[in-house]
Amino acid sequence: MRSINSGPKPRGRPRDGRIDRDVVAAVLGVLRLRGYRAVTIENIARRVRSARTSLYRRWPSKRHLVAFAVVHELGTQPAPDTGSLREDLEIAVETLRHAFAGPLGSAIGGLASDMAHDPALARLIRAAVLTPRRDSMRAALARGEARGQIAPGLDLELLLDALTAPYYFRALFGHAPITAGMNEKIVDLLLQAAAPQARSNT
Amino acid sequence: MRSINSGPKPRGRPRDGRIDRDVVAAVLGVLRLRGYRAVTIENIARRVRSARTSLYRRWPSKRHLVAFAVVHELGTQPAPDTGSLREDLEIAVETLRHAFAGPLGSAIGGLASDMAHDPALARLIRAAVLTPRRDSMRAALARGEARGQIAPGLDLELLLDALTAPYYFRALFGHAPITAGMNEKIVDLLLQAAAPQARSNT
DNA sequence: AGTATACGATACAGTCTGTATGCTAAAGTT
DNA sequence: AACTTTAGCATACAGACTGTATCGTATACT
Repeated sequence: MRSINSGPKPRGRPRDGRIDRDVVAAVLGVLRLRGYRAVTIENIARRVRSARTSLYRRWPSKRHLVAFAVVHELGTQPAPDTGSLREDLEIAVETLRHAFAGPLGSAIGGLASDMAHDPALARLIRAAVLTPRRDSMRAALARGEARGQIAPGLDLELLLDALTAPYYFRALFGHAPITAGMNEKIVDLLLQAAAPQARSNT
Repeated sequence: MRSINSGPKPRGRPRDGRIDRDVVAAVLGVLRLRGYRAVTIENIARRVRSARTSLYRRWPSKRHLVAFAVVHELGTQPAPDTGSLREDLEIAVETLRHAFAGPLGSAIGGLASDMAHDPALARLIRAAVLTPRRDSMRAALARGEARGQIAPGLDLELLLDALTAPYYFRALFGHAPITAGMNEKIVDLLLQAAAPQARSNT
């Protein structure tokens, strides 16, 4: 969202970049300290000392504002190509672990809730962060498959879910901590699951 | 929450059971049709034709109300002991799949968001639904371990997360459908992951 | 100078929250 | 039958937030 706008030359008074920067920082700060519910247009406008109308000019509602901030924070962070599938995946999930250690942990619930009401927002968020991340991980899996580390014909979408969903799940429900050691364990678990061995234990 | 209250004899005018029943039905209906945001004390009270104060007498806030309805809908549904680990797990995840096909799919995001603000509510929900479900699945895994189907020393919490989190994840973000066929695949994937074979493919 | 857009301030109607108050209804207790 | 206790209903209220609108001012480009 909010592309670099390399389009036609802008007219009129330009936007105040300070507001955009301050708003993102304020949203992340409020998310971390006071949670999703405390993020309101009103509240954020007060914090950055601008008028509410200036925020409404940029984002049509609170959920778009939060989405914008979260996209900036979480980023796309593709899995790299290190030559080792295990390393590629560990690096990819590490970005998840790191993100949920920050202000995002308390944001995804609210964001997911808003996505349920607003299909356009849901598409936007998926396209901005979920899809690129998954694409890069899927590519890593494909490289691994070519090297014989992954059983052919496996449902890679499900594999991706099993690999990443636990981070979201723990961030959402807090039933177990998100630790650094989790990265190695979850990757190990699913590499074992995906290995092209004797697949049978009924 | 709201135990059967086998305590001391109640005094005064008894609660109107119709309200409790109607409220739960109304909450689930609104969740399904209009999503989490549309669930408000005001709105629900209008629907069941009772006064807002009658609802506040029962639940201190909207989030407790939703939690109550969701707990009733999702239930505890333990994994049974069929003698087959695979079957036990498939039955357990089937209850998840089924639940997220209903009105709960759009509720968990909002609920998780509220849990982030209200630690007491979070504990309550975990204790009422998450923990019993996990306990029963953990027991099933322990039985499987005793039968030699699970590698000893495996992190069972993580295994449980990898097994169940994909349902929540898909319900929340909608990037992939929650299908009936998913049950067999995910159980298969994680039984393979947990199998006590040669655990090494660096 | 003229045009176009942004910013800040203010206002407004609408919705929801939580709390409070009074009145009536329905049960058990004495 | 009177009393006590709690539930339900209606109403009110202050506070917060939402979205929209309007107006004057500021800042860019042409």
